[in-house]
Amino acid sequence: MLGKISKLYISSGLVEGNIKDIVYDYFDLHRDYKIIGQELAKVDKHLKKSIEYGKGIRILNQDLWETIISFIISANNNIPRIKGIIERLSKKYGRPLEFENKVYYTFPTCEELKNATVEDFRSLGLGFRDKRLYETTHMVLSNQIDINELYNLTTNEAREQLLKLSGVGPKVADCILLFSNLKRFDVFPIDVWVRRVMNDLYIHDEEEEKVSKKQIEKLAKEKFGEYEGLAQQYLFYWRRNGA
DNA sequence: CCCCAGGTCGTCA
DNA sequence: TGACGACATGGG
Repeated sequence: MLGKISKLYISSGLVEGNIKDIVYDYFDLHRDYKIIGQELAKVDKHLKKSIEYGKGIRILNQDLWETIISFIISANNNIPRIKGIIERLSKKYGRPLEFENKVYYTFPTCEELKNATVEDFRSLGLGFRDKRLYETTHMVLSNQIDINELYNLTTNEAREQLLKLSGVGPKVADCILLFSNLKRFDVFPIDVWVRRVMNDLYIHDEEEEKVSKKQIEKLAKEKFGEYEGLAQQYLFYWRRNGA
């Protein structure tokens, strides 16, 4: 509930740059979620309720490469296992950092993954995602796709590029666009929870699984407009963790 | 032993 | 385009 906090104390190890700037950027503290929330709340009572429930939510400015890999790993997977895989990946290929007598590991860069084989990834428990991770790593290393160029593209152009990466389909691409520091709010990632809440609230189809993605996307764009991505987060969080 | 998990990929109408 | 099974792994 960051929204309630008026003072935030941060204890940090060695960082490059101004720690306050870094924290402000990472937690997206420059953006006024209150104002945006007030606008979104006007859409209808459902969204209003979900916004109240999710008070304090921030969409983090996460590193683009880390977000790409993390969401490739997320495919058909569960959160505890995703966490475990990322931890093992970082411990094996990342850089150790000591802070208050504890050792942490940075998320590996694509250069740090250069010599890892498909089998190496398999042994970390990636399952069938091993090949996807390997291929995407080398597509980026070989500059087949310049992920730093994505910042200069429109949302649809950036999505088109992301879809070329192995293991990146429509859902993962939209998650990358929204949850990385690409920070595009004009996307609406659809998973089972989002499909569920959208059907419950607006579509009321007997067979929820049959509701097309296209229909949900169109509806979201019409209702929530340029901040549909934020609306998605409130609705997702509310349906997943709330009533 | 079965089912599922923050989907994607390849294949076949 | 759209539908459908396969794909590793671990927990319930």
